[in-house]
Parts: sequence; structure tokens; C-alpha cells
Amino acid sequence: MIRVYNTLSKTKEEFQPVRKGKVGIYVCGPTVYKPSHIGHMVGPVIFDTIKRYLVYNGYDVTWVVNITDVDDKLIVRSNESGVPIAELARTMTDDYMACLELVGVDGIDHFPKATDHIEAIIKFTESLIDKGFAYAAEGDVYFDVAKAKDYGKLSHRTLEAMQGDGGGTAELKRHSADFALWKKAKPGEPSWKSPWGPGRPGWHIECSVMSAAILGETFDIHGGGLDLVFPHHENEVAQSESCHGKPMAKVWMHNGLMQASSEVGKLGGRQTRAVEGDQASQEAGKIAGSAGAKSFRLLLEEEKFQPETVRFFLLSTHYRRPIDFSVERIRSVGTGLDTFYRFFKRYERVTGENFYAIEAPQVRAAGEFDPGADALLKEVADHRQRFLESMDDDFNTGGATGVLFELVRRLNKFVEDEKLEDPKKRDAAKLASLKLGAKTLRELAGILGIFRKPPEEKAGGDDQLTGQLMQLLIDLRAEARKAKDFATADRIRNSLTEMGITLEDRPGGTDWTRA
RNA sequence: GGCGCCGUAGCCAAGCGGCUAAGGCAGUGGAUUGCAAAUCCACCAUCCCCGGUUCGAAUCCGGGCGGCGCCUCCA
Repeated sequence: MIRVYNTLSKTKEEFQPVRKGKVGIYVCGPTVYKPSHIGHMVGPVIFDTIKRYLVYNGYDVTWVVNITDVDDKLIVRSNESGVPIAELARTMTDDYMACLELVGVDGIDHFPKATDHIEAIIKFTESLIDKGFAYAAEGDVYFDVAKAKDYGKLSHRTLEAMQGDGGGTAELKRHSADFALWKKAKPGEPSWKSPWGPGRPGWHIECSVMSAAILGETFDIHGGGLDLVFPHHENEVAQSESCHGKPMAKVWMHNGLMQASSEVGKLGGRQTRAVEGDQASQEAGKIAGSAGAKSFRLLLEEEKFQPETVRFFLLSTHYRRPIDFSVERIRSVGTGLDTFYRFFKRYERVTGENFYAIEAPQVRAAGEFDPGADALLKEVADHRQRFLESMDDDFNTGGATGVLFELVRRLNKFVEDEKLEDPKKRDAAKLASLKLGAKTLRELAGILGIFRKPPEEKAGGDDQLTGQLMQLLIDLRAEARKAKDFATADRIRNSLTEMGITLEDRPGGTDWTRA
């Protein structure tokens, strides 16, 4: 049984899809006006993992992420840069997609764009006006929050508590919390014809329209960053449920945001906001202005991070908690992952099989096995059980990743105890146990979307000539060691260490790796 | 001011009333090694403070202190 925390009820609920066996997920995507930074990857990685887990549990999952390609920020950026909005949106969408691919997010089934759904947005808006939930005012159309029952139910706030807020066009609104469904075009802005004159969609409406078009008027999971609970999602529910007369989403899931930890104290977001409230301080304490704010691809390049390390970093804590960004932390996660990569090489040395080629079970039931009296396999089965229990509990990837480390340590111990690095100590039964253990590791890692393919070799240079030269050095060193000439042997190894190459002596010979 | 989240070892982090408080990074000792590297083993926390509930609390309740988020078209 999978339990999921629902923002709506503020409790963990047993997950039950609307339609048996099928799950629809809608996650609010980016406004494509600038290159993606690491913070944009948080939600996608989490929901990609959630989708994998649901598929693993036998559900047929459809996942939708919208692309907002018409918006104030896009207009501003376009005016600044001189790049037409459509072109800006296209290149930034490409950048976003490239980043998703890097971190292994490949489960998104639909990427609807706001500009492809203008007609439906207009219809939706008309419908709300017809039903009395919205009103037109001088070319704008506003949603009338006072007419929506339960307005505030998602973010758990009341209209009374929101008095005094509101934007610059408040005079056109009946209530300061009313929000635009349709915005009248200003000169030079992109616009579409509508019954209220030329204009463009408001911020929230595209999600209501596109989710209904693809997933239906009621679907299973609506997700996004915690920052979207209010006003974005609150307004989505209000307009969708007013329009359709039925619940929009069964479960609302919100992930914690990435923060720039080291900068927070110094820049002090809180006091400055309360006292000053100026633009600059609003940026303080947030990811903007820190290393994490730079383009994700640039970050990977400059810090030489494996994208998989970033994915693992994001999954190493529970999704609802905020994550502090720090280069050091990601680096230490990478150090931890090296244990796995070394094990995979070891596995190949011992069994002759490539870890990444193991065909692991894709669904839960298929991964179960009877360990019999095998001590190793009993523990493997136990680890698998604990991994799945963590995932069942509101997708606790933090707990699950811990189990993965325990599992690889157990497998390494088995290789040590049975001395399997020595070919003479190998036998079919032991190798079979090891293989089943590795297969389970691969099965569980697959759920998290990691270890699906080998990490890219570090910084080129592993060409044929390098290989030959390394073999020569290793051979020379082996001869020196045989002759007990350790001075020469150590000189070779130490010099290589300085070049960033590590030698590892093993029963079967010497391996080398680049740092 | 309103609503909400969080405070577990040097750092990160799981844990949601009851076995010895997961796991990672860093560190220390040991096995292994010619010496290393890697691997394995061991060690490394009475869970911010004060009360309360309970046979029993890191886990529940109240109060402090500290950090953070949203309320302002950031994922």
C-alpha cells in the first residue's frame, strides 16, 4: 500500500487512483524565459521517480508537464534581448529538455504549451463568466473569488486573511484576491483575439485547461513546488472546480524548494523583507545570486558534476523538505556514489558480466524471490523489503537511498568473505548468489532512475594510446615489484597519482582510474 | 501582522509511541597490502531547551529559543 501526503488534507492518505490501474499526474512546469538552473530539476526528478515507482507497482501512468510560453517575464526578457518571444521560448524549452535528459527524467508523456491552447482557454473563461464565477472589466477578465466555494481550501487560508493584498489593477477587481483569467494586451505585447478584445491568458488558467484536456476534469496527482500552493494552485482549483463542478485533483503534492544555504545567513531574507521589502532583498535568501542559480548545464560543466550525482543528491532527502544547495554537498554525494561504480567494475571482474546489462525486474511482483537458506540472499531480500517500505511511505527516497548503500556494502562483504576476486575461489553457487544480489540492486536503483548506464568517463584522454602507455607503465612497475625494487614501483605510482591517476593492485593484476 | 514548515553526531540525513536511534561525507582504530589504493570490520548521537501525557517519547501535547517558507506571476 502506497501512502501519499496530500496538501489538501494535510495528512498521508492511502493512494487510490480515480480510475483503476491508471494514474494521471500533472506537474507545473517552467516559464521558458531563461536557462534552467538546478532548482528547476528538483520537481522533475522527484516526480520522475514517483512515476517510476507507480509504474513499478503496476499502474499505467500518464505524466504531463506544461510549458508556459507566454508570460510577463518572457515579454520583458524578449524586449531586453531583442529576441522574439517565440524564439526565446523555443530555445529555452530546448534547454529545459536537455537538462531533463541529463538528470534522467524521461517519463514525461506530454509537454503542452499555453500558446497551443488559446482557444480552449477562451472557452473556459467564457464558461466561467456564464456560470457567474468571472467578470469582464475593460478588456480584462477576472475570477470572482467570493463566488467560489471553499476558496483557500488548498493553502488553508481565508479571504478575510488576505485583505489588503492585490496587484496594480486592483481598482478593476471586486475583491483584491480576484485574479486575471484573461489580460488585455498592452501595445507591443503578444495577443490573441477574444470576445473581450485582444489579450493573452492569465497565469493560472493554462494549467486548468490543459490538465483537463489531457488528463480529464478529475485526475489523480497535481504536483509542483511548495511555492506554487498559493496563489497558483489555489486559483487553479478554484477555477477548475467552479467550471467543472467536480474535484480537480485527488492528491496535491508539493516538493520543497532548493535554497542557497550559505548565502542565507549573510543576506538575511527575513528581516530585510519585513523592514524594507525592496526588490533586492526579495532576491536574498533565495537561490538567485548563488552558484545554484547559474544555468544547470554550466554548473555541471564548471563543477564537473556527473548529472547522476545531482539526481542522487536530490533524492537523498525527503521530497517535501527544502534542500540546501552547496557544491560541497553535491561533491560528497559523488564520493559516495563512487562506491557503487567501483562495485560495478568489481562485479564485472568477478562474474564477467556487465552490471548495466543485467535485466532487472520492472514490476514489484517480478522482483520477489525465495532466498532459501542462503544467508546473503536472506539479507538481500530484507534490504529490498525495507527499500520498498520506505518508498511506500510517501516516496521516502532518503530512506531508500540509505538501503542501497547497505546493500552494496553487503555484496562487497560477500565478495571479500568468499574471496571472489580470486578466480580459483569462484563456484557457480556463489556467483549465482552474487548475481541475484546485483540484480536486486539494479532493480531498486532503477526505481530511483539511477545506475541505468555507466557514468561518462572523466575528461577524455582514454584513447588507445593512453591505454597502451598505461599498460607499459603498469608492466614496468610489476617487474620492479617482482624484483622487490619498491623505490621504482612507488615512483611510478606516486607520479601517476600526481597526474590524477590511481593505481589499484589486485590479485588479478593492476587497475587504473582517473580522478 | 496572517498561514505554514523545520531544529537528530563535525556536515548531510532516515526515523511518525516500544528491538542495540538507518545511511552518506569527514574522522579514528583494525583486517588486507611490500607500502598504498580499494574493500571489509569496529568506534563515533541519550535526538535545541523546559514542562506535560503515557508502563514507555526523538516521535504526542503546551510553552520557550533558534532557522526557514508563503502571503509579492520564483520550479
